[in-house]
Amino acid sequence: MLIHRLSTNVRTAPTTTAHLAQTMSLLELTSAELQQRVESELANNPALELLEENHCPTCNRLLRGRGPCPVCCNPRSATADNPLVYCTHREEFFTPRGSHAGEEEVSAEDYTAETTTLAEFVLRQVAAELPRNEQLVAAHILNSLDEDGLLQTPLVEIARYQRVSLSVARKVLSLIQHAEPLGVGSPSSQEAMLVQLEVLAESQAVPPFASEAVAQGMDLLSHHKYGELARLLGVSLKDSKEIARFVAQNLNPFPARAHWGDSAAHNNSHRSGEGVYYTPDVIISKLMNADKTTGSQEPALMVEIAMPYAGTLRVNPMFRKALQEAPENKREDWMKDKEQALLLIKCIQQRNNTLVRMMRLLTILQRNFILHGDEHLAPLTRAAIAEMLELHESTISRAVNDKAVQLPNGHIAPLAKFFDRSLHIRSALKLIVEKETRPLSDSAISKLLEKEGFVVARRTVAKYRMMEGILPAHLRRATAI
DNA sequence: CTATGGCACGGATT
DNA sequence: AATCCGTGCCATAG
Repeated sequence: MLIHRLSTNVRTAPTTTAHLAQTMSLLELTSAELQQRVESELANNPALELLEENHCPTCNRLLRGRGPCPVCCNPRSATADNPLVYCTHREEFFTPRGSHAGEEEVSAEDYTAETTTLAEFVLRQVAAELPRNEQLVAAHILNSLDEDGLLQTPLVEIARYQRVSLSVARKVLSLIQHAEPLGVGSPSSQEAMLVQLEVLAESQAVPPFASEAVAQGMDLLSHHKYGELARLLGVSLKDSKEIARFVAQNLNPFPARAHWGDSAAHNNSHRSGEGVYYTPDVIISKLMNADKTTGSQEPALMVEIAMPYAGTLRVNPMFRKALQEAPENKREDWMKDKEQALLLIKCIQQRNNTLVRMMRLLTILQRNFILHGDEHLAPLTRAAIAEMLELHESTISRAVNDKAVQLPNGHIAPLAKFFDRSLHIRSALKLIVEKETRPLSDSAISKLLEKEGFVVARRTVAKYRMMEGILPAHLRRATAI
């Protein structure tokens, strides 16, 4: 079927080994990183120029105005089992060239682009406001964080080691806690959530007594003992539940655990607000209209792959001309520049081509997941995709890793989620727990899952439960309605 | 005694 | 070759 057409698609074969190497390295870049790459190349290589005139990044056709290519992006061409996949430029996701807005605010791209560790990411935010010796304290704190972003080491110990007073250490810590992700470095989940509440309160309405609830009634809260909580705070049961809902939805007890895709309300605008660490590289949306044949039945999907620049990259014709009459001593360098520019252009095209092919296949295979949610994710390996596309598995890995995709429901998720082997089981598990009338033990859950066709060991249920942040049975409480 | 979490091993995946 | 993941075994808490 369609798969055949995919694999026999146009494939610009790599010509040189240099080409191959660069294609690979471009493929693993997120669109934000590609933007940096292209900008630096534009700045350093006189042969390369960015033409305002717009060619479609997918099919290379010359476009008249702005906006996506009318051919590649023709909604009519899409059907339920043939998604529309193309590359396009989306202003809102990229910072305009040249304007580096403020030094102190480290933008979301930097997190993915340059640093890999949480410690570095946070340190950058706070370093500017601290004198040298206090930077060391900050670094020490940040390096002592556990994987949830909480500080297990007593602060006194760090203060003593760094030979600063406890109050100074406290000051530094406070600064860290107020950096993104909010609450990092707190000694406990509880305190992290308090910080988050405090900051949240500045921009939006927070239910009264929420902080008291976190501060004093945390265990009541986590055990769903709303009645007792209400009594403790002196509020109505309804308010108590409202607080619980708010806390569950807006606060994150583990600051380091990036909350991909939950609470979709506030996605855009990378300025603080809430921790949105990633801008999507791929956007998938539903095409409701233009489906007269199948009626309202099955919406077609549209997949946009974000291109970081508008316009067309090409070798500057002036440069070409100049090269003809280049002085002897410069000629070789200029030739090199030209080659490199051509190479970059070609590689970007190939990158696009690969991404388009891969995304088309992925949206076909994971259609149900995209439209209907986690429990419909089909188990899939990168290797399988590689085989279908006749690419090396490492190519798929590179294309997938570190990229983010926005789903039709507005959630932003890592592209790697498409390859999660256990997500559907985990969400089945979540459903079971939600529906349970009485806390079920892990082995009981294991048996229930088996009835649904998922054979998982009891031990594994425990792990999934942890991943989903579900408490063990004896700490759970029947969710009364 | 039952339920759960820690450690570590082996096979699959990348 | 390195990493991730499911699982079994054992210690510990309730």
